[in-house]
Amino acid sequence: MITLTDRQNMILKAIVRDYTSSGVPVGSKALAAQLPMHVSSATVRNEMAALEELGLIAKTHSSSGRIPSVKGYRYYVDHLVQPDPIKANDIDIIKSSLEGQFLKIDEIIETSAKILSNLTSYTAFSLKPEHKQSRLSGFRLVPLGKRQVMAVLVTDNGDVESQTFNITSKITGDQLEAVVRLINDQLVGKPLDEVLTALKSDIPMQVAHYLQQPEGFLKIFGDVLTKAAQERFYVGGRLNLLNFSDSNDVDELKSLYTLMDHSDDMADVLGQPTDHIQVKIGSEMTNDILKDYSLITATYDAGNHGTGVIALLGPTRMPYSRMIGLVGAFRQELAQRLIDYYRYFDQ
Amino acid sequence: MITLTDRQNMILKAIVRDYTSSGVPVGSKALAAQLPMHVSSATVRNEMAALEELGLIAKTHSSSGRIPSVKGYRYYVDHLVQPDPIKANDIDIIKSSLEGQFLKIDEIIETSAKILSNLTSYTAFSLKPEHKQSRLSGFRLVPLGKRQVMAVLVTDNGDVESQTFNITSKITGDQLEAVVRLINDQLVGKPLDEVLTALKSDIPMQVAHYLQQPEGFLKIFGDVLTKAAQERFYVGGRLNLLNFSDSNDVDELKSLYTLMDHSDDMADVLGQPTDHIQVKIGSEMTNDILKDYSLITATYDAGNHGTGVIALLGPTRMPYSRMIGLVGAFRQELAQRLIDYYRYFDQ
DNA sequence: CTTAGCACTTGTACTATGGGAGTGCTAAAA
DNA sequence: TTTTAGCACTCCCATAGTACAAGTGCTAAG
Repeated sequence: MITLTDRQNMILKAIVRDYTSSGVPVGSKALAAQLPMHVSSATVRNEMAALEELGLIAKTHSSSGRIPSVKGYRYYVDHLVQPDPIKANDIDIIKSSLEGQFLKIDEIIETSAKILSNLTSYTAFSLKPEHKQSRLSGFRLVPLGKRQVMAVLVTDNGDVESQTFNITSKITGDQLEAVVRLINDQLVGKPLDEVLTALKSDIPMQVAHYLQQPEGFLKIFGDVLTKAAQERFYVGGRLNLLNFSDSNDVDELKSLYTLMDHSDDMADVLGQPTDHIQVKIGSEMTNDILKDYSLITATYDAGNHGTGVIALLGPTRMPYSRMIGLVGAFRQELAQRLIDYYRYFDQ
Repeated sequence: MITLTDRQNMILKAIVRDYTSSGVPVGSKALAAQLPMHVSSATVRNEMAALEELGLIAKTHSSSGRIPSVKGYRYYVDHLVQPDPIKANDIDIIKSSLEGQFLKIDEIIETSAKILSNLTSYTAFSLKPEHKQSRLSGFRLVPLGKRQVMAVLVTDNGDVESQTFNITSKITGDQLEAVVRLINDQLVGKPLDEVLTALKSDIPMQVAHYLQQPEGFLKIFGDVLTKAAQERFYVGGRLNLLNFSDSNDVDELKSLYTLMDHSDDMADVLGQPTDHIQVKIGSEMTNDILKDYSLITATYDAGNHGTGVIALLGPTRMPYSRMIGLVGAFRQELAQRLIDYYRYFDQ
């Protein structure tokens, strides 16, 4: 456990603030000038040497100013940062963007990611509120004319997944109905992952009683099921990555985008945030690709409809006070909005 | 109409080939060495001066080698290029990627864009075969438990669009059924754009007979309808743009990506290709953003199921002979695959 | 413990400098 | 008339050198 003197705290804080806003290593002279008490640059230099010794700041070359290290950011975020109060203007934007009469909760969550990315010029993620584990609450096949059928799967928290497919003429409506009844009798009420394992073991045999070639149907059912089982998240401002990845390394950018498209990996990155607001800095994240980025995650509470997550991905060198303030305000607005939403639709 | 001597043709061809493969302006000496007949560099210089006079090639600075101009590429593509015969390896990749047992035609079209982008390291587009104008062939509302309803719209060429929404408790099943019947009675068989205009004029009044607050329903119906009316195209290898846009201009990249996400603008760019294979070079395209890019579009024939489009977007400086060869081979493979597909499902 | 002073280090911006690649032009050769 | 050798000239580019600004660590005095 690191403990610093008051003056050291002030210096570290000033370094982080300066560097995150200017991007240039900060030197002792500039630092001395902006500190509230009167100290000489030499004194500041001594303190800086101490902070460097502790691993909180670092030099880019032997005679450069200092930049915060990951450890330094960590200490700053844990002990020093005061979230900026949100600008009245920003709160207006949030409120007005959320207030439209959305018909689906997914739309609210999706626009959330967009607003957040617009306000910050970073990349934002949003996950809708979710009970731990959703269960299958219904499956049906809707015939759509000659040979087309739509498979629709509903879960107990209202998620709907669907997919259309063509059937060969050999299959009759009766057969399909029998299969649907089978699925519903056996699997409704079960958690989705159990359904998935059932689909790999005994279900195929049973389906084979009714269909000669069950593979096609089983593939569709499996597809829809995995789609529903996946945690769906929305991404806003993907293109903003181009702004703040100062490296011109194309490959790095590519792997970042690929990462964002893999919901499994991304769920991994977001983790399961327990706190209200959580900050992960650079190498603290498991994924190596993100070593120059920081992630602010926050949960938001949707009453008895569970807890969702919003997240913000930006450069390690980000103005944490502003961003934390913004995310904090946003999660409250969103929670409020969802309560309204559910009040309306729960009747 | 420009006419060149044989030797000038050879020189222009060599310049394009050299420059597209190396990216470096080509000089008279290197050129003289590789021409089949014996000429001195001085002669080549004279010829180059003539080609420059005609606007077919240009210098990057007063004493540099030459690069082809847009006009030069145009001439090359129109008169000189010989499509490369496709590599046996590539044709294997195409065949095997297309041969899986797809259940929906969209999957074939989507993978097409992927294969094409993989083979070329460029960005590829694919549009599915389409009759000029699709018509509404059915609309229905499928109840999914308590308050959720799924709106499903089917067109006469088999496209399906759906969307779920929540209804307030005030609406009864009977009311919904009446609305569905209304829609089907009045609008089935009409082209989608007529349906859209109807939706803006007399339909709302009629729907109001059955629902107190028709706005929600009308929005959903409109959404699903516009989704169906839009030409859907697939994009493969979006990230490849990062490779070959040598400019580090982030804004340019952003507008490119934004362009690709707007299906209207993109349909504009793709145009309505009439030829089998068509090449648009740099500033020949209407859209200014694409001035450093070239687009190869090709139609593919799906028998009596209409004609689709595939396209390839790469840098102006691309190896046209290889790309044209590849696109040509691909469109044939795809057409063949679709004939198989339809034979199977049309029964 | 703080500070002034100073020698030292490093990045950056600017300025030669020379070589290489390529051109256009001229005059002679084919 | 066409081709070619020769040559002066232009421009890019990589390299080295220089000066300067910003900043550091250390020492010795306050």
